Amino acid sequence: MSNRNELPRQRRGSEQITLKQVAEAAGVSAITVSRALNTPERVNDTTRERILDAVERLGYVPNLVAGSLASSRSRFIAVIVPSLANAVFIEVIHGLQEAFEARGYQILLGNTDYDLQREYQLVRTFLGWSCSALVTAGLRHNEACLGLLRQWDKPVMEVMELGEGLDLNVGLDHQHAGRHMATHLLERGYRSIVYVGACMDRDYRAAMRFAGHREVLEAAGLPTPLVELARLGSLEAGAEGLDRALAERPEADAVHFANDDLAVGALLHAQRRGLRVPQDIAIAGFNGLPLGQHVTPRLTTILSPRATMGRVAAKQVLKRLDHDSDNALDNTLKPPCQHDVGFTLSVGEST
Amino acid sequence: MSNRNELPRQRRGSEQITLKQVAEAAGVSAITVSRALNTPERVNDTTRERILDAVERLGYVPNLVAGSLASSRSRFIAVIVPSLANAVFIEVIHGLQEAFEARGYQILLGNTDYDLQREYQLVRTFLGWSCSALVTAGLRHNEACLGLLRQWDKPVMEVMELGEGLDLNVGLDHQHAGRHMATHLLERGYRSIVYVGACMDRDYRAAMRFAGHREVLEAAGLPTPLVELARLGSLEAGAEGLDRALAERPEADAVHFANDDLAVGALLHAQRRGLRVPQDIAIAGFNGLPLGQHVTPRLTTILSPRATMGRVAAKQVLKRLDHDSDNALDNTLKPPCQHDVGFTLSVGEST
DNA sequence: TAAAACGATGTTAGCGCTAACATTACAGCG
DNA sequence: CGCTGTAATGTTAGCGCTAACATCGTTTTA
Repeated sequence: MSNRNELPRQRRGSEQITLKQVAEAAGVSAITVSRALNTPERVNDTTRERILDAVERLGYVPNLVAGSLASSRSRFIAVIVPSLANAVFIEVIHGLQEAFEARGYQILLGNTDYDLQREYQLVRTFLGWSCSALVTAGLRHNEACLGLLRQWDKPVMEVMELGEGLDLNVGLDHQHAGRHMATHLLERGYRSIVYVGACMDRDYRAAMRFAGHREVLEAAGLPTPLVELARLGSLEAGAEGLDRALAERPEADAVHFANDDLAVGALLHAQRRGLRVPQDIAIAGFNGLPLGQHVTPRLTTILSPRATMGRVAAKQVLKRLDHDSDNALDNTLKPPCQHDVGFTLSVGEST
Repeated sequence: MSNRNELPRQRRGSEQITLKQVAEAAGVSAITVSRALNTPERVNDTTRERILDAVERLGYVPNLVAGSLASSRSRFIAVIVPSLANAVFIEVIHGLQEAFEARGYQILLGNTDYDLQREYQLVRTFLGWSCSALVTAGLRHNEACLGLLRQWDKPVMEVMELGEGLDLNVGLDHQHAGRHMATHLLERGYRSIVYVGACMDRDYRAAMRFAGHREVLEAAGLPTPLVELARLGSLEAGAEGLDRALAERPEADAVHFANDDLAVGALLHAQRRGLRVPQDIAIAGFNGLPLGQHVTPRLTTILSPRATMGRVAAKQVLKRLDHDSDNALDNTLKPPCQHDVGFTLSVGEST
């Protein structure tokens, strides 16, 4: 026998102050309170004051989960990066965070550890949170992930590298950067140049830079020796990279590192080994971390505008979001848009 | 006249696959699908397979917002830090993120920019998301924020520093660290020691280290000159700090910097200025950033176990969460618990 | 062997909020 | 003076999920 017509079932009492209680306290209906908080301009000034007063008095904290369910949108921006150990991504996150938080969006941060399957999992979770947009590092995703993102109707931003993306794209051309640095090294007169990368199967942007580097050297009829390290960029790894490069190519006169962490590690290590930079060996990096600009000799590197990349990406996403909410039902084309933030060669004394 | 008995109102069709559709496809009720996904062990193996199959086929992505509303808990962990520009917080976040993501929790990241009012806002927002726990840097909060956190019934973890906290606390004793380094400098024979900090009104942990430093020098009957920089830690600021310290105290034989960024910036700058470290001027830092261990001379600093701090904090929080879900209604004491992660003096050649 | 326990699944009623539509009051206007 | 417009507020019905309780067949226990 069921217990119908008895007292209602009890749910775990969440004893939280709700909109309804605020509404009662202010002598209005719930929806008016909702409006007073979300679209204040649509509520009479004196009513709004009364409501805000009640909010304050009762210590009301809006339940954003309920709000999101009802409106089927949260103010979340999903941000997916391949690593938190790398300063580059941190700076991009920083740029994003600044711009999004200023507009009242929350960052939902995910770290794939350079694993595309993990990226897929994160995307699934984030879509489940009705994010307003998703920002992810890179243009490579697995099929499952692409499937999810393609059928999703909110902005998707791919940052870091430039190319054919799903939707929005802000980044730089890594192959070009590789070519640029290789050209610089040739111009400086170096002829035996080793490239040192780390985990380039996963850090494929480093591999793209190597491709550019190789292009230039091959065009000049030079060999393109490559040293690949088993651990990701760090000062320690850079020291190891230098040792291995010189062991495998004793005649090397320059080493082109995949990033500044490696390059600075190598530079400091060279000094400990008593090698003169650049007379005995020239060293070049990529990224333009502040660190590289403070060692002696100053590191020759390529400056990537990381925080700018984050800010620009955020701006583009916000523009799209604003536009979308203006003409809500417009299903017109949203042309994939690409933005090249470029890079700058910074010549130090290390080459 | 109302339009009762007409067709139901239309809501913006979210056209998303829902639990219900999966349930129909699998020939079970919605709750069984819910259980198959959330507590698989409570569903018969063959039923579960049928359900997972339907999930796959339909490309169902669970609506986590709805789930959270119904269960009044999300799998969010709110993490609040005062800065993203500082590697220290990044490493703590990294430690937290590793441990929490492994257990299926999502990090919700907030940055206060050292502003307690901003912290209050973030806490409000995060509580609105029914976070499972909140991790914040430091023990200082404003009254409004304390009020919210005190009446909140989920774990609150305060990291970075040690002391009387709200609930859980993992960190180290900064004043002690300051004393420790000052003692080291005295033992080394330095007698004119300048402390250089940055924005110490906001970075009050640096101020606590200074307090410890001062304690020791005063006990030794020495003056305690202080240089305070207007911008937060960076290599550039460190260079400026050294210049100012030497300008104001030409007789200085050692400079104790509030952190490694400053100290390394100063060290590299000293070399550019032709000063010998430590003969002309000794330099000490705090934090043990990898960078400091790779310059020549190696920086004397205090190693703080940052990633460990994150991991330990996460572990404690997870323990509490597991415990709470076991005996749900137990309102027994949850004693504020304190965990000292300690620190290590790392003596380089810079002192 | 009846009673209690258990395992698997279903039914019902919300969680707290907001979209969509309804109502009211009053202004502007020919 | 009726018409249309608009500003302010209210009513209703979910959003998609899960907690609490119910049901039922199968075991286990006293």
